[in-house]
Amino acid sequence: PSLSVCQNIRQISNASSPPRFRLMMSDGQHSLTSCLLATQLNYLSEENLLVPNCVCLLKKTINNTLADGRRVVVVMDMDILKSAKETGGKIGNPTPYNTDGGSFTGKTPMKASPMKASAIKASPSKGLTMKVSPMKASPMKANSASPGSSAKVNPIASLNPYQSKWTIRARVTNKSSIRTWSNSRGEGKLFSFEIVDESGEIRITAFNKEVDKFFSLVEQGKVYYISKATLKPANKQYTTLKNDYEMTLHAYSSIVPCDDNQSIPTVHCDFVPIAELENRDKDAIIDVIGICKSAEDVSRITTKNSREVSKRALSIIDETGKVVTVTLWGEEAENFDGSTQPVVAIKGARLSDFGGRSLSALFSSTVMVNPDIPQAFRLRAWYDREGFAVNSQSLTETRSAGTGLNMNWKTLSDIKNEDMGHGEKAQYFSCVATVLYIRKENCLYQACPSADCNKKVIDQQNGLYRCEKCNKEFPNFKYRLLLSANLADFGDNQWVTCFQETAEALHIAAFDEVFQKANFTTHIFKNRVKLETYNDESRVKVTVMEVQPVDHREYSRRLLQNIYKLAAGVLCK
DNA sequence: CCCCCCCC
Repeated sequence: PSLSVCQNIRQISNASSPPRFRLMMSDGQHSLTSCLLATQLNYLSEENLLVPNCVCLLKKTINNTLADGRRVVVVMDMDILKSAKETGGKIGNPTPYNTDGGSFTGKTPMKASPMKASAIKASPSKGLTMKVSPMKASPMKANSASPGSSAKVNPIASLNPYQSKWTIRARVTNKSSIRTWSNSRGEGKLFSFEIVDESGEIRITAFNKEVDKFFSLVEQGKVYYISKATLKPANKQYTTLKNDYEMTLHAYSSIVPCDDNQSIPTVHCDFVPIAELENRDKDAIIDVIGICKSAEDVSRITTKNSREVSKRALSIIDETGKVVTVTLWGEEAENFDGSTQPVVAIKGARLSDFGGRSLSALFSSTVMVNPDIPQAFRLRAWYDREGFAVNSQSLTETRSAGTGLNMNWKTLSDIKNEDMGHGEKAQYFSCVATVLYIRKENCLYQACPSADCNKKVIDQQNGLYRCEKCNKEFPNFKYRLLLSANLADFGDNQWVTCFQETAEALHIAAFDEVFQKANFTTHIFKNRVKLETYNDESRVKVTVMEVQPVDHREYSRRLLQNIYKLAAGVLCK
C-alpha cells in the first residue's frame, strides 16, 4: 500500500455506464500520475469523499494498458485517510505539486510515479488486459461480512469517514416511512433509520434506488450486518443521536440480516413519570409511558409553511395520577386507535411548555402501542384496577372547555351549596347549561378605549369619558357587549354575565330574533365565581369566561366516568 | 441528495 494525496479527480465524460473517474495522485515527491478509479469505488467520488487534497491509502493498484496503448494505474482498493480539510493538501513535509494538469496520456514519467515502486516495476506489457468488473468485485467483498464468516465486526463508535472497510452489526431502532422531496437541486425519495450496537448509535439514509433496494429489507427491531456505506459528518441541527457522523447507503452498500443477535441491545427506554415532567426543562427529549385515557379525533392542520399535516392529541395517564397531552403527527396520528385505551410508550418525545407542560412526538421518536415490556403490563393492571377512576390532574391546560381533563365540573346548585367564590381568590368552574333567557336591556356599555382595558367609563358630561382603572380621561369610548343571561341545568339556574367575547360566542347580535334564537341553546360554560360587593350589597357574581359547544361524545364519557366512580365508591364501602 | 419535528 502507498500513501498519496489525490490532487485532482475528474469524471471521464463518455456515455459509458457506470461513469469512470480519473485521478491525479501525488505522494509529495514532485510526481504525478494518472490513475483510473476502479468502478466499484465510484462511490468514493459520488459521495464526495474523494476530493482534491484528501489523503488516500492505495491498498491495491493494478497497472494496465488501455486499448490505445496508454498505460494507466487502476486503483482497485483504497481508503480515504484524511479529508482535504484536515490535510490542507499535504502529507508529511510539504512540497509543491506538479500542476501540469495531468494529461491522461501516459506521458507522465512512470519512474517518478508516486505509486509504490513495486507496482510500477510490475507494469504490465501491452498485451495484458485487466478487466475492471465492478459487479464482481464489490458484492463479494460485502458478503464476506455475512453471518458465519470470520469477518471482524466493528463498533459503530469506531466509524469515521476516512476508512471505508468496516462491517457493523446493529439493531434498527427507528425506521422512517418513505418521503419524497422536490427542491431547486432536484427531487427524489428517501428513507432513514437509526441503528444501535453496544458502542453507540448512528442514522442511516437511503436515497432513490437504495430506497427500492433496502426499504422492505430493513425492519424495525431487527439486527443486520451493514457495510460499505458512506460516512459523513452529521448535521447536529437535525439529530439528537449521539454520533458525529451519519451514513448514506449507495449502490454497493450491503445490509444482511443477522439472526444471532442476543448481544445487540434492544431499544432502551428511560421513562419519566408524568408528574416529574413538571420539573423538566422545555425542549427536553424524554421517554414516557402511559395509558391513553382519551384521544382526539385526527385532524388536518396547516403549518406556518403552509404544509398540511395530520395531528392527533392523546391524553395519557400513569401511576402518578397525572395526565399529559401528547401530540402525534402524520401517519402516526392517522393510524392511532385510542378506543381501547391502550398503553402508549414514546421514546424521544419532546417536552413543550404549551398549556403548561405537553409532549410532542418528533420524527426521531418511536411510538409504541401496547409494547411487550414490564412497565406496560404494570400500567395496564394499575389502570384497570383503580387508575380509571382516579381524580386525575392534567399538566396540560387545554383551552377547549370540552376536552380538558382538568376541568372543574360543577352543577349550578354546587355553586351555592359549596359557597363557591367566597374565598380570597376567584374560583373557576365549568358547567353544561342551557340559556333560558338573555336580558336585552343594557346589553351595551361604554368601555375604556385603551386596547386591553375594557373598563366601563364614566361620562363626565363634558365630552370626556373617564376610566378609573387607567386613571385617564378620553374623548371617546368603545361600545362593548354586556349580557345578563340566565343559565339552567337539571337542578338549578344562575344569572351570569357575558362580556363582549363570550357574548359573541353565544352567536347573538343586537336583534331580538337573534336573542330569541340563543335561548334554549346548550353549551359548555367556563365561569369565574367571586363574591362581589356593589352598593353595599354582597353578591356571588358568576362571569362567563368561555363558551364552547358541547362535545356530546366527550360529555357522555364523562358522565359514564362519574357513574364508574360512584360505583367504585359503593364497592369500597 | 433530506433536514419536515408542525397546531393550538
